[in-house]
Amino acid sequence: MSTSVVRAVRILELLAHAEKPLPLSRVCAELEIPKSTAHNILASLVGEGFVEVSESATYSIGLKAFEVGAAHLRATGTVGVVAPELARLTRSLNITSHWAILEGTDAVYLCKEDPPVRGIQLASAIGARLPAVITAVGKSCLAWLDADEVERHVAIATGVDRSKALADVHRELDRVRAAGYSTDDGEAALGIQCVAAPVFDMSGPRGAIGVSYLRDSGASFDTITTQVREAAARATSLLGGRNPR
Amino acid sequence: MSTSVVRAVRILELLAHAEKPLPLSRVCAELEIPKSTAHNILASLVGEGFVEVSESATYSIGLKAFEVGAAHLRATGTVGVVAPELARLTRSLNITSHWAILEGTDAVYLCKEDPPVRGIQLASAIGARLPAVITAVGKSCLAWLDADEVERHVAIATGVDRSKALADVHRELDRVRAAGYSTDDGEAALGIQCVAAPVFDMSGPRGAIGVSYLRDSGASFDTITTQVREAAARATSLLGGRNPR
DNA sequence: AGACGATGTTCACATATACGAACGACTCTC
DNA sequence: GAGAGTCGTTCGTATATGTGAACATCGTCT
Repeated sequence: MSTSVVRAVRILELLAHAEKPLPLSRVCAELEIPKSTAHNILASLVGEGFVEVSESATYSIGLKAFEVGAAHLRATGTVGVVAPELARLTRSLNITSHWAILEGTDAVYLCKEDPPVRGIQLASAIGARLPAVITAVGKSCLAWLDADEVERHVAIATGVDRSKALADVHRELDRVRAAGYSTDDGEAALGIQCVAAPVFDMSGPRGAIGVSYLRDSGASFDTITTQVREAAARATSLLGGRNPR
Repeated sequence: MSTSVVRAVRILELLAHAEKPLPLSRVCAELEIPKSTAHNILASLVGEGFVEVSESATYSIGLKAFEVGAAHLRATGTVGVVAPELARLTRSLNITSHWAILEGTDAVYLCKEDPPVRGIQLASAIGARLPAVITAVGKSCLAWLDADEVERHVAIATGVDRSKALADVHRELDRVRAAGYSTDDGEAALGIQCVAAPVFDMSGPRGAIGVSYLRDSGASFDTITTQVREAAARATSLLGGRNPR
């Protein structure tokens, strides 16, 4: 398999997850690529606009990469029906709402709607990737998977202490299925609570809609869960899906 | 320069701009790449999650590409101050607002806020790329460039009939500078009007904030231009920038 | 049904690419 | 101010990769 292509996308991932622009040496060190090779690949990526290079020779993700990535959302028409529901939720509750899907053992955030208050940026950023088992949206996704699949997810995610964790997770996922919503009480980010409910289309689960808010955020828990469940149900219905329970 | 890397990203761009998933043959035809080579590269991209392949062997942009692309927005901290302004605009006027920057001869849409009405999806999608001279956001960007740079943009964008078009464009950009906002009356998409105003940070222009709406959309033109200009001015001020005029 | 056409996949060879080393630029330290 | 260390860049060659042709597979048409 073409190593240079793999390396190129690995470089893109590295630059994406980095907080700030990275120098060539860092890229080489992290990915164990010889200097000259990394230099060549980066030159190509810069030439195509997928990577931007500052005057001090540090590299960051370029505009073309953004354009290409955005196409993924457009491709799955789902966002067109989910986004308006997020808009309603955020306007009604005045808290951040988002839509995430399950990928591997992680929840990936695809869409976000923030209330128009400047200041606190909540953890869930678009394109962010968090372990599914510690997020409300992740739990809502996991709850509708087969038991053995859940086991696989948890095994990979938690590492050693799996037997106890697995029982806990199963018990929580049972609750999620029964209640129709999942919660995250500060597991992903301290002091931030989340509530999420699953979305389905005709071919099965399509991620989950959720909200994030600070503990003392006004709206009652009942109001929040009700509205989140309603939003997810509306999206599901518009997508031609059906909640199996 | 490493051709395989360049080809890989060209493939990503092709898949991104395609309406639906593309078969291998189409990719080869469009980019003039031999079958086996394209196959190899695509296999690598699929393996890394940057491309998804359906059971019918058609390729589309993958989730990893989305994650990477999203990082571009996070990197430029600008979005954190622009997004709340979009949220306010859309809530106040109940129309779509967006933020775009100039790239080459095009305006690229980075951020969008839709009112919570399902149905009409306006033309400006996130990651979309439109010729700068036919969009309101593009004009607001062009208006603050040097005259010769504008000339270059227009020359490339319009092709042959440049002398007359150039005079028109310069006259319009003069109006934009004087008024502090730009408009698009159905040039980019039929029946859709746009109003935009430029945003600046300490190092210069940082794109433009704009709104899109159908002609019969309620709010008065004055209200719209005023609020768009105020939003852009607030963003500029928060970014530590200054409108040169 | 059979054959044709189009498409995706595999394989061995020519070639473009990855690599190590040497070079040059820059910064920090003493 | 000199030296050493770090970093980015260049260059020539061994090697991994791109390539075309052959093979396999599916769908379509007569």
